[in-house]
Amino acid sequence: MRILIADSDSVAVGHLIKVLGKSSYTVDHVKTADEALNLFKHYDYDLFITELGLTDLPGEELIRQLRRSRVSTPIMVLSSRTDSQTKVAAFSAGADDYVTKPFDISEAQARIQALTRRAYGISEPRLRVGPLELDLESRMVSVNGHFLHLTSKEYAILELLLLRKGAVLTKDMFLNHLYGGIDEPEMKIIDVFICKLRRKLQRFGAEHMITTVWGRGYILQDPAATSAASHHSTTQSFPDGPSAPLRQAG
Amino acid sequence: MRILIADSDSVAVGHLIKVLGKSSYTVDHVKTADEALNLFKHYDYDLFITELGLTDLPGEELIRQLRRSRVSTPIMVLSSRTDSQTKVAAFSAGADDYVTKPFDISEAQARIQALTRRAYGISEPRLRVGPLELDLESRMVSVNGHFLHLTSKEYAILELLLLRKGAVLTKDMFLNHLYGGIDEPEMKIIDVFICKLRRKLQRFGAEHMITTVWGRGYILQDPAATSAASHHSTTQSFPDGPSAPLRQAG
DNA sequence: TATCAGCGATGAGAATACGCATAATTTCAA
DNA sequence: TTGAAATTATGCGTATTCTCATCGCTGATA
Repeated sequence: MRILIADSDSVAVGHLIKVLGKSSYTVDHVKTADEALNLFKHYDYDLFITELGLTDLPGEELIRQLRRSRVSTPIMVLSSRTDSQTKVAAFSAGADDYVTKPFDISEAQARIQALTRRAYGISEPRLRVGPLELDLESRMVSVNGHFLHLTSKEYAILELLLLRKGAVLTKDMFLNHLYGGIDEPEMKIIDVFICKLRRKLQRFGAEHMITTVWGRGYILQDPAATSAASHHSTTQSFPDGPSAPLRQAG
Repeated sequence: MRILIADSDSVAVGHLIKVLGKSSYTVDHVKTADEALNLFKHYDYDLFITELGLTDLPGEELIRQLRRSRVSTPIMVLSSRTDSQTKVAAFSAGADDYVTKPFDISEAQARIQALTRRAYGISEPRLRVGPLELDLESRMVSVNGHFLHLTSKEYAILELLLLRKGAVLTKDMFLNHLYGGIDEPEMKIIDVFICKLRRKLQRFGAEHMITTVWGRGYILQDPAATSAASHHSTTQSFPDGPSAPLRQAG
């Protein structure tokens, strides 16, 4: 599995390259669009990751050129811009995914896996936590083998939870993930969707997976995995000292 | 990892740039808001550090403009102003952190790391001292394998203690860490939280970890380790030499 | 040892965040 | 245009956390 990265900042992508290397990807790294185009003339890649702000050519122009010369390699854009205008431009130029900087390594990894999965098949394209399974590509979600029907917002929330499982996600993060910073509704909506998600998960026996971290946000965990570590009546994830357990809807 | 600094006083930031450069950050430095905006049009940065008193545009206006154009890069403000009004204005414009000049280099470094940490990925986000373990991302804390349920303020205090383990932390530092100089309550609150923390730690056998340094503040230590090595006390915080007593609540 | 400032502990009221039902609005297909 | 589904907004009861006042105690200093 071969990846080409075009990014002028070698330090930032250094870690990404390191991580990908460990996942048995072969990574080439260039700093200019020119070099990237050149390499594409001679080699095939399974994925192309690029920033938009390359010095010699606007990122979307590079993408357009690649697509014009019939390069079908999936393209992932790395950028600090979150405006939908830029995103749309990137997508319409031919990008397949768009990740905002600074990015979370494991989230990027998951997305990369989703984009490269086709080429060699066998790798795991799915995100799993306990009985929960989510397919990034087909956007299907199942719990204990039962497929759930989720609305787009519900899916988007669950996707972020899975992409960054084990991390506390603030409502801000959800808003940003769901709306990309444009026409954002009230924050209160997030807990409405969380509530609906919880109920749907519960229907098929996946309880206590989304935990509230009071004053911060929400976190996704496999209750079976975490309760093993702690014994007595402690709650799934934040067993309490004195008394009160973490509140879990249900 | 790429940082853009906008500051008209090149001497002041010169040192910072030097230090950051050694930490393998790539640093660009401009002196006007105009230049900064221009660079943001063409490049992606992982962090933007700016003073408020730029000549051509009020700092917060610059921040607002960046945010309006959907730049999601974390923004750290450097300013000599300490009034909460200015701070609030900066934050509401879209800043992520606020450091007052003159600043402590290592503190600035820590904050910068915190702001850019996410992109560095999986590099050991856990802090440990003796039986205590803290995960910065999931905000989970465990003692001897038992997970604790901490409130957000309790967690914030423990986090600072662990981030700077072995150093005496004054109540001022805690206040600053918890409230960032905005709407700070009475200082007395800190020892209320310390008290609650100690009790929760004690419940699972972690006693004597938070030690009172009378008249100065608190320090986190592994009691098992310190009994042998209680004389590395040359740190900035023990001007009294060997006689300085440490008291432990119980 | 007397004195005083700093610290530990507690509990109650205030402030805040959350869960969820429900209502209003938007979207979209027929 | 109409109706159903999805999305967004609102409101309220409740859970949780924060803050403060207070009191008794501890350690520093002379």
